Amino acid sequence: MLKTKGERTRETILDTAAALATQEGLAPLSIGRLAEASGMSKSGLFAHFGSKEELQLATVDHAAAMFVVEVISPAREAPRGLPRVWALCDHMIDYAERQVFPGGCFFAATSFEFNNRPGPVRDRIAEMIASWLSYLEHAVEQAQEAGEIDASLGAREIAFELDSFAQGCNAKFQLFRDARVFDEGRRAVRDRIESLRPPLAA
Amino acid sequence: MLKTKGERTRETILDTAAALATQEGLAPLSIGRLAEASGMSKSGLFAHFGSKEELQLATVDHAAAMFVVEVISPAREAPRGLPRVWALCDHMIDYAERQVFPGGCFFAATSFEFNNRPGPVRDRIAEMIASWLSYLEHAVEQAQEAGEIDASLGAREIAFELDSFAQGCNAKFQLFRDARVFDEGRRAVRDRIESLRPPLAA
DNA sequence: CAGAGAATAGAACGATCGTGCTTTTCTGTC
DNA sequence: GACAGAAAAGCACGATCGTTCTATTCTCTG
Repeated sequence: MLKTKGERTRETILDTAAALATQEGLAPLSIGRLAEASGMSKSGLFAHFGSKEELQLATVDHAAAMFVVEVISPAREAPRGLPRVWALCDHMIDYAERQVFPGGCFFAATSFEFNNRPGPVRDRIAEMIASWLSYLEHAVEQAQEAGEIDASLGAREIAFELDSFAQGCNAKFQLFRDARVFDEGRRAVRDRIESLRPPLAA
Repeated sequence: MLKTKGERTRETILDTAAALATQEGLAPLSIGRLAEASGMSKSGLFAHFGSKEELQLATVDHAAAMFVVEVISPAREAPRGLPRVWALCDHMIDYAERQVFPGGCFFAATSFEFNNRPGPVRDRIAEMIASWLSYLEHAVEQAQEAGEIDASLGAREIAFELDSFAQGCNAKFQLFRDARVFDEGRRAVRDRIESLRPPLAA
């Protein structure tokens, strides 16, 4: 549990900020709007961060921590190799489907927003996504080393494909609100993993 | 060629607007900012559209027309069936790689922005993406009917996978600026199409 | 080349933006 | 339970937002 009152309200603010950012955007999310949604005054809220950019950075960090809790950590409980690769993708899709953030994956939404806006916020978002991709790639490598996935195709390429499916169904759901896309995504991931099983050299 | 002066400047404005929208966003793109980038006065530019929403709608339509010219039309020259499926995906990736819009695919960028903002702008964007997906799906169907692609998997699912690869490399490039992702995307598309060839039942 | 109408510019509006400064209210410690 | 410091609110600022109204400049036709 959190010590001081300040830390507690800060956490509440960041919860609201991360949720609102996926719906209305992180950049256009104004201090006034966030204060209203948090039931605080503009200046009271502002004092917690000192600047809008600091608020954005804190929001990204908060969302990253949530992503770890919702996707990375649970997948770490699956055994190394193919099961963990599957678990990572499956939890990623679950996280989009359960709408942990009301506007879908936080990093999918904000990365498009900050793509072309150089600065620390963009860097922080890119860093987080890079670490997700490299973690997925690492899991694929382990599966290849265990002989569960064909090693003729690079782990990076495989991670790209699997992530594309997860991103694809998140994006498609946000646009068309048809929940079938999540199973479509899971099927695509499963089929692709299955097709990468090495020939049974008994 | 365009008749009146008004139509010509309007076109120039929309070119600038579509380009800026992929970099700075369509929603936060202000009239003043766009006027400055177009070398016009705020009110002079504004008079062409009457409201910001009309400007946004016109920008979406303009970008849609460009997408047709850059992606759909050239692919229509490929013969029906598998070659056209490939051409659609390849031109889509090309269009991202050539940076027809400086911030990558216009519809990838704006769809995330307007995902959760109900209104005519969101609807227009969703409509355009839906028509792209259905065109791609239709091309897959034709390839299936010609016996060039296995018909055991739905055309909708196949179109989803192929589009995900194209979207995936656009997004990854915008974030990391590593041009290798485009070939990665093309390889993923090609591999997937290849894997869908029906068993040679001679 | 004149005159009508389109195209653009200028100035101003109320609202909201991010941010500073000052004041009030609340929290946790002795 | 008083008191110091943290937390929150109030208020004001210059800037920019979308939009309106009016005035000026340009374009094309007769």
